[in-house]
Amino acid sequence: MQYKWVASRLQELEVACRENRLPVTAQRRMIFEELLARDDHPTADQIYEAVRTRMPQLSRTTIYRTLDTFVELGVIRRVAHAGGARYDANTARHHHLVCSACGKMADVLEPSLDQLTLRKGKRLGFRIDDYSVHFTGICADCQSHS
Amino acid sequence: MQYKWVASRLQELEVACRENRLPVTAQRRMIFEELLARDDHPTADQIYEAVRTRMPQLSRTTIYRTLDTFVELGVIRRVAHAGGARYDANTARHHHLVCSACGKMADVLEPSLDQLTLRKGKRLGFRIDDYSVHFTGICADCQSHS
DNA sequence: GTTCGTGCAAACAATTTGCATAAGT
DNA sequence: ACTTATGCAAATTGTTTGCACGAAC
Repeated sequence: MQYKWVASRLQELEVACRENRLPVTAQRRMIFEELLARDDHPTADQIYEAVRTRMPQLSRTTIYRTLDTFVELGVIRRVAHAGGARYDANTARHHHLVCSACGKMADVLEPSLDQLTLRKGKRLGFRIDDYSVHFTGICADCQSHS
Repeated sequence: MQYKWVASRLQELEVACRENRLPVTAQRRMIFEELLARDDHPTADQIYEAVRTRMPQLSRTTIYRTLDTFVELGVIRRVAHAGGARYDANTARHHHLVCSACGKMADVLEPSLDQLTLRKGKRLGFRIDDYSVHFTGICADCQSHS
């Protein structure tokens, strides 16, 4: 089940690459798999450290370029975070909890938040593509360690 | 009216400084005024460029340290943005429109979004302090320049 | 007078770029 | 074969730190 989901997401990547005439390289596959395997919204560097163990010659440069490419292709998202860019393989609408002490970020699935709308008069001419609710607070770990 | 508001916010800064035994310096006042005067959620560097015209000897270091201090004091907020930290003098609950092309950020005042709640079961042990809705899309300028 | 802030220069970290080589189609 | 990606090193940008001097309380 998780297995099938990973396979289908990988296929999604291959299709997106082929449609844009981009080669499906080992690095791309590996970076994408790493992102699929985790839900902690890693930084570019965290992905680098993780993937490097399996592919030691891999360079940081490739991580940065590949993540940009994936965002362009729409197969992952770059998510705004006070401490720098984070990446998320979950492209469906969802929301986030962010710990203001340690920066930890967790997903929130809350369907009641998935249909919010902004009145036209408030849009300032923006063409809105998506939205997400950022809850900020202190995570369980940081509450106990204080 | 705007004038009164600026005055009262400046007073808020002075009170916060005194309560924490921090001197109210000319730089602090000037950086705070600059932030009060704009609603475009500038980066540290944008504030530096703006304030520097009136106070040429001011250093970047001071900007960074002062902004950190203000966030600590709770008189401004650091807001998450894909392209790095942004600062906002508006500490009341409000929401944002973000242009994914140019990074522009604008405030959204939409009272209907100010009372959202997250069910306890979804909170993962976080103590939630606040939240804000991030709408992402393409701003009017970027739509026309394409 | 004492404490804390500020400016400078240097350190550091994160991200980007140019170019030769390697891999995917 | 052709095109695009990759790795390396260097450049660039954003941010932090140590220290001597100056300003606010």
